[in-house]
Amino acid sequence: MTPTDFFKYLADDIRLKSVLLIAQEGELCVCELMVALTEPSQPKISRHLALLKNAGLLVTRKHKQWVFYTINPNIPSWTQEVINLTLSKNLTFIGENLQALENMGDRPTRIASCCV
Amino acid sequence: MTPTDFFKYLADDIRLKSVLLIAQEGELCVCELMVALTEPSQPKISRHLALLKNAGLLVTRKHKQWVFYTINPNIPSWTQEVINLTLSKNLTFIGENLQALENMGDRPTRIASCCV
DNA sequence: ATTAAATATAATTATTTTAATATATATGTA
DNA sequence: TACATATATATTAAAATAATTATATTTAAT
Repeated sequence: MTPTDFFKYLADDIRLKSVLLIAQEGELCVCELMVALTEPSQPKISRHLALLKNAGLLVTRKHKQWVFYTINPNIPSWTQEVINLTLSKNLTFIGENLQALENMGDRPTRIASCCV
Repeated sequence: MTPTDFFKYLADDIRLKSVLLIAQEGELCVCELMVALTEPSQPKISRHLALLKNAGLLVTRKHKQWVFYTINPNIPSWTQEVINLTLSKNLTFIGENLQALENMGDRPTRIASCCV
């Protein structure tokens, strides 16, 4: 992945906010991102997440009926640094999204993947 | 400028390499970028630079027949940090471009803007 | 006249979205 | 258990939209 490619992946509201929200929250499923981003189109979010997963930026784990997305711990350190920097210096950018997530009812139960 | 917009500006080879080369070299003119990027189309480069200038990421100074582009010193610090980080961790990404620039003959004379 | 750079427009190419459909897991009920 | 239903996510192809490039022209300075 070239630096240009990396920035292309971040150059979209849904993708960038998904990455920042996942970085902030640790892991999120598609249904949580739908609420956080107030985006009623599920395929739209799934498609963008698939792009990020194919790029190697995100990884998934399955638990019950949900698919949880995480930042791939093996991405180049400079890309991780760019994500962390962007997150820490732009918390207002995802402020409303984090709020919507907190207000969400019926969030999926999270059980550590090791103990299911 | 939102974080998404910022990444959009970097999400193109010509724009990203121009920004990194300018950050590395201090200032560069269009004709130098044409050589560094081995891009024979001058309008193509000018158009991308105009985008970055309109976005406030670059500023220009005129000297003789040349227009020199610089990173705008007033961009948000986190964007400056992303640029510096990307540059320092991806020197090979612009290695050939820096080489082409060094090999360039007839580079424009640079006189400090203060003393012309 | 020459060199450097900018602009305008049309054509091309790439990306994103929509809408329909598919798959997989989970739940409910006879 | 078997079967239908509900929930969560993924995939696909067509349509819509946006971004990029090529070409011609223009401006400015030397």
